[in-house]
Amino acid sequence: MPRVGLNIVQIVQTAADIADNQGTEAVTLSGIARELSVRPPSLFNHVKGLPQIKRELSLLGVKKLFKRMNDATKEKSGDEAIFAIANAYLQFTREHPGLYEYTIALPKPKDEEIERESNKILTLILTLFHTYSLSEENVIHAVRGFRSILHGFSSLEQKGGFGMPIERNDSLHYMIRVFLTGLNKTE
Amino acid sequence: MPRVGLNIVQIVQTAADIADNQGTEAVTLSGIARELSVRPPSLFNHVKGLPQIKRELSLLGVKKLFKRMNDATKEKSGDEAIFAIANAYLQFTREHPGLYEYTIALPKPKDEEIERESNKILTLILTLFHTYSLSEENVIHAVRGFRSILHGFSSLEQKGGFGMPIERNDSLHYMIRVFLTGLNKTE
DNA sequence: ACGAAAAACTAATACCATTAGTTTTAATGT
DNA sequence: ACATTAAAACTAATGGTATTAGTTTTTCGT
Repeated sequence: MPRVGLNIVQIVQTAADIADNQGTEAVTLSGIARELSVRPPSLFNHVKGLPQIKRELSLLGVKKLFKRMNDATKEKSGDEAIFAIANAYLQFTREHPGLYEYTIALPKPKDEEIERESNKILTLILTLFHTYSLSEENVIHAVRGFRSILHGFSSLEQKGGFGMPIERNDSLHYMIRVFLTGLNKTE
Repeated sequence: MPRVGLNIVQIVQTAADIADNQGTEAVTLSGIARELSVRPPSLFNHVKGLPQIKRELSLLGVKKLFKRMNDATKEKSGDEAIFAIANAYLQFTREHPGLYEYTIALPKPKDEEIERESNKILTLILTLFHTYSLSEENVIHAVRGFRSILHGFSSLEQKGGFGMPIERNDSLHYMIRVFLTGLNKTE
């Protein structure tokens, strides 16, 4: 019935924008409040505190990332699906570098809801690698390898770790091609 | 001539211990001062401030990591050297999770000295991959791939990203074996 | 034993997150 | 239209952080 003001969605969206544009270090209650033309304590009417905002950022990030990856694999399979999902992953990490960090740095007592969303990503990748003829155990190893490549590449790219004047997208595609080739020829 | 007290080495070592044992978030001047039984402003007699301490942590981390990697490859070549360097890398990230984070998150105007040390790691890996018969450009791609695997695996492992009950070391060795096999069979 | 250089200190400023308590606002029912 | 009232937003205060300025203390070397 009463007065309507801010809501948690606006707050989290503002926090996400700050994370993407100024880095996760800049995600502060006072920064968010400034952006929303409000005093910091006002935010407590809608969220418990900064830890909850970070938890929401992790959830939002994992959800968005899953959607991108899932959409990318629609109507595709095999190598084509793998490359498509990798491209979607990189597109996400480049558009949302801040949010992406929160999808990796998850809240420390495990959060049930985030864990579920996170598992959807894992299951999606798992499905893709089941079409390769690998043992049960090697499928897990392969998925971990693929995730390591995606995250390692994204993370190093974000931190400016690739200095040589060679197209980074070519590197990504090369390493995935090498990995897939190796999968077929190994064991 | 005058009074001798703390020095920058003790301060940085204390900061490194805190980073490894309590996480990089816990690296604060007040925490370091507490550990050294001193008041926070006293630290300013030896360091410019927290940013310099973080810069020193990055430098220390990159130097230690290079030493581990370099030692591991002594008298080795080919696949053997690759596996040895990967094991050394993982040993470092597991022993020094905090310091390792600082080797990835480097200070933001590039630091000349850190850049030099960092390049020593790059050159070391580059040398290893030169023994495989790859084009100039593909060597770069391969090095980026190897670094992505190492960093991605380490980072995901640290964040608790590998939940399945499968030995993680086996996964690391499998993905490297797959990658090396692919290198030989690709192009 | 003493002087000087530098260590360590106290005090103060300026952020930050958070809590408690007060005031303001506006959606709703009459 | 307007009074009710729930909740939004506010101010004030507390305690944590980094940092600067200025003072006191210590101890190395003569």
